[in-house]
Amino acid sequence: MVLRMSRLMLKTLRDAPADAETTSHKLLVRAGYVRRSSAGMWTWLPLGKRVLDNVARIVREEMEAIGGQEVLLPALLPREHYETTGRADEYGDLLFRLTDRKGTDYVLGPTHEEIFTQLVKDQVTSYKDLPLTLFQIQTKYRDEARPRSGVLRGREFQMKDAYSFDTDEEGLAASYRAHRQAYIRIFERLGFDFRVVSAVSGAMGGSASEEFLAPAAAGEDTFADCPGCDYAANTEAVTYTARAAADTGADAAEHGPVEEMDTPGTATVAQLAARYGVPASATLKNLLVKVDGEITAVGVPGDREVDLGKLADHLAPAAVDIVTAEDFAERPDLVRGYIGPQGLGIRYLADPRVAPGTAWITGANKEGRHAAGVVCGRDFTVDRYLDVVTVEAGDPCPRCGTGLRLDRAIEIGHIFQLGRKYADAFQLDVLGRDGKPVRVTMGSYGIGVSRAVAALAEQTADAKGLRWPREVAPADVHVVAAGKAVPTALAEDAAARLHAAGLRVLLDDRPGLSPGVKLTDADLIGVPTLLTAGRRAAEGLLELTDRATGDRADVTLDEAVTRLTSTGTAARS
RNA sequence: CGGGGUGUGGCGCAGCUUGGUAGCGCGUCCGCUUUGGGAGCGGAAGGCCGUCGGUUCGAAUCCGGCCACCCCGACCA
Repeated sequence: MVLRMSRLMLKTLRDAPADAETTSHKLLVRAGYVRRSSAGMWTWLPLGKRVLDNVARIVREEMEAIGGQEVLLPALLPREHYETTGRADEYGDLLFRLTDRKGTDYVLGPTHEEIFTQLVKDQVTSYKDLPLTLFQIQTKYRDEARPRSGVLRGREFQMKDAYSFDTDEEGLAASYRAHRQAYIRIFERLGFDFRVVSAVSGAMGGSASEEFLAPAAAGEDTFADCPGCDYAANTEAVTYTARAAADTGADAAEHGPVEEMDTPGTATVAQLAARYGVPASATLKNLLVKVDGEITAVGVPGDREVDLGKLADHLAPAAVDIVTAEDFAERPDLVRGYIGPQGLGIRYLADPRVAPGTAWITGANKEGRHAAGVVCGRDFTVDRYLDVVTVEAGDPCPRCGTGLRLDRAIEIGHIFQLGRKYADAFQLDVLGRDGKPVRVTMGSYGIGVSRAVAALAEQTADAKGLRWPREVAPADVHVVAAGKAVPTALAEDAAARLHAAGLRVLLDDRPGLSPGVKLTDADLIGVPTLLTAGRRAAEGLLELTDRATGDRADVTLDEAVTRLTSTGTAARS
């Protein structure tokens, strides 16, 4: 049917709410697509619901195209499922927890690996039933410490989550590839500018993992992009190879002896570099951490920051904590601000840049003293090299060596080869060809459906408002009655004809509003094509405007119908 | 969780310093006029000023507690 704005629950706002920061947040609220209900919880208004449904429809179509079967699981789940895999603790405060009248503990599902694993365990018993891909489009709950940017990061959100089940690695790899291709088709159809990048799997567990990122200034992720080749990765996943370190060609024999000197009041890298008149990169910074309670030093060049997330990933499942003042009090041999690796009686981890043969200015392990010419391999040894440094723009690409670029992006999809983490936790086996049980191997594949709406808004909006790609727009054409009787009659005719031709029509038939108001609202709402009946309505002419490009043309109604139905959008209802 | 900030009609804001019972713009409703880029005139509705307590003859305003929300960071997919 024709969506009549005279009947539509829609109130556009001239001013964005004061707390809105990002483009998508401001525009989606101003244009009447969403409305905040409480912190991180959003109401989808009629126009917004249409866009959300369009995104979900495209996701569903492409998932079905690779053989995915849609199901719907509860969002409210017994907590014990998440305790079996340890994720109740891993997620911690991120889980919404509640209790029923009998005292049973529940959670609102943040993601559903556990429950799908259980489902398949109940339903599938033979290798003949595999491979299998199940998916759902459902509301997820995560009690984010800080929801932000409107619908981009809510505490309740729509997500498509899919899970693949295979009997062997080749099958998992094939399922993963199929999803990867499906995701590319989905994001292309949605109209995204996106990149597929290497990622780390984090709390999900498993091995191979890639993220689908939509570059946008409002993005919360930083990813590294190589201008020299097609390498791209989440900054957490960028590796710094020893190959680059070896290029220093340093030789211990070229260095003189260690020279200590008094350097009172130089507990920071900046002070130390200034004292010696060298760049911070010539100093060696030694950070102390506790690895499962054992105090361990991590050495990195003074101009670098340790990425504790990377460190924790390398050392997992060991727990990594920052050392406290009490720890220093217990270990007088560790002199805060003056730590050096030479003669230090604790485990020493280091970034590959601290390569054998390189010389450093570092702490002398005595209050107020530093040492220069401390050579790696001669004066101290590294127990283990780990890539733990925060990536910076200009760092070498691990594939081709070109300086990396860093960009902001929104994560819109993430695919994982989980392997057997969840299958092991729930003993998910099927009978194999030989009659013996085979442990199933899984993949997990997510798309943030509601987030995709906001991310698209971020990428496509202009100063006037939203500009939806055709497939997700709330309508194919926005017909505006810009005037009194004659233009209104023509607009009504146009809406009826376009609707009969199979197009989704939004008709601005609101009485008494000036054309200026209607046209400004049309730009804000962002339907891809605008058809205005106004000045030249008496001649039977309408104005056809492309919202994205601004191109305009005066056309007759017949021409308008022809042009609009030839854009390939008429197939949908 | 650490730091900063804000709570006054649907939205944006003023009033608070110097206490006297709430105001502006947009929006909404009625009437008349107007109709190609957020129109004009006239009339009207709508707020126990986040909440609890204190000070005071009197609190939106001063004091204290609590709550909510937002921003930066930490965390997270």
